[in-house]
Amino acid sequence: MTTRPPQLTPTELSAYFAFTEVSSLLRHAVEKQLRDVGKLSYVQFQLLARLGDAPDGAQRMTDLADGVVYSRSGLTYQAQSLEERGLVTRSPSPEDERSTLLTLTEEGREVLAKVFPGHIEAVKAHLFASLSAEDVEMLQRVMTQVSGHLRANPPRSAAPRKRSATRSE
Amino acid sequence: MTTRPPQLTPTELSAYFAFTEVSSLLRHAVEKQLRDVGKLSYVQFQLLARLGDAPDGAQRMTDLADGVVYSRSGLTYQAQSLEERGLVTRSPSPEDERSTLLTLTEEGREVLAKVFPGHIEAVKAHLFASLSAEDVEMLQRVMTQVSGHLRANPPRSAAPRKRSATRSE
DNA sequence: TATTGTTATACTCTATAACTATA
DNA sequence: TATAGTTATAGAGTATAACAATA
Repeated sequence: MTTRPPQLTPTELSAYFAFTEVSSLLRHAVEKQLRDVGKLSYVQFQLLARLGDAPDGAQRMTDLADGVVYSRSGLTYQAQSLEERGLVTRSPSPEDERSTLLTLTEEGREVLAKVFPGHIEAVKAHLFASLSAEDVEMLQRVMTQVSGHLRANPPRSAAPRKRSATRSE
Repeated sequence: MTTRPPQLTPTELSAYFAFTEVSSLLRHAVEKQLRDVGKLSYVQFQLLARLGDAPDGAQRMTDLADGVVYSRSGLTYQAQSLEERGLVTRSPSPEDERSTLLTLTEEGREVLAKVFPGHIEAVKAHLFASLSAEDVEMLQRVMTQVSGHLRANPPRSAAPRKRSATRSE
């Protein structure tokens, strides 16, 4: 047997292209809004937003890294940057001296609050503006389905591992 | 009247979160696959793919920049990089001496071909694996609707310009 | 004068590896 | 020994502004 090339149906292809285009435009718009209004990168916004949702406005570095898919060092970098701006504080966890607790400051909350309205408007304008309530519901259902599936079955890699012909290094 | 905060319905919020999560995971997976298999960044892949679709495997810098949302200099940077790797050539346009024509080389086509199967598998695994044919159709319809709307009504910015109260600088 | 593209430059972000400290 | 986080460092990518060449 030869290498069978995987295929997408025309509908899948069309869905993929449109999906990619929308997500790219949405992302761009959101990033611009965050930078213009709050001088925040998207990642920084995500970090602040997570802290804002957390019980005491605090989370451990590791837990944040898990959520935002970052390397430890990358998170340290952002945490430093946010701390210098006074949006978060870093303190050792009382429970585990190894851990660092990132805590949202009052100023951090203000920036978050300042940025939120425009964020939502960007989402509306780029995602929901042209959709009916039924469309939104379907989108919600389908995307929730996909995200649930991804959480349950995280694809290990793009290509299912072959005979070990492709060693990663 | 006070500043009315824009809102998302619970369904919209859920749809937005799931959409963001999926697009982020998909993007990550695709980027990893492109880098592992073809040593290409996502942007570079987009550029090659566009050239691959173009009539003679060639496009003007400006047209590429328009499509990939880049600054001119950023495109120059990528074009140089791709040229050094022998995946594209740069030549002045015969029609307009100001323009530079980017042309896909044979090697560029090979890289594109080498990368494609895994790319498609990543899309299947991260977007379509858990969806029924009907789901895919709905997704296609909804996303096409959104992208069409965005093309027709490109939102100027996140927030619709107010009375000019918020000057950008 | 307007357009096309390049260069110089500076900055942000990300990742790897080596390291320290605590469990 | 394993885990949490930091540091040093290097590299990719992006944007702005000044510039040169052509239309």
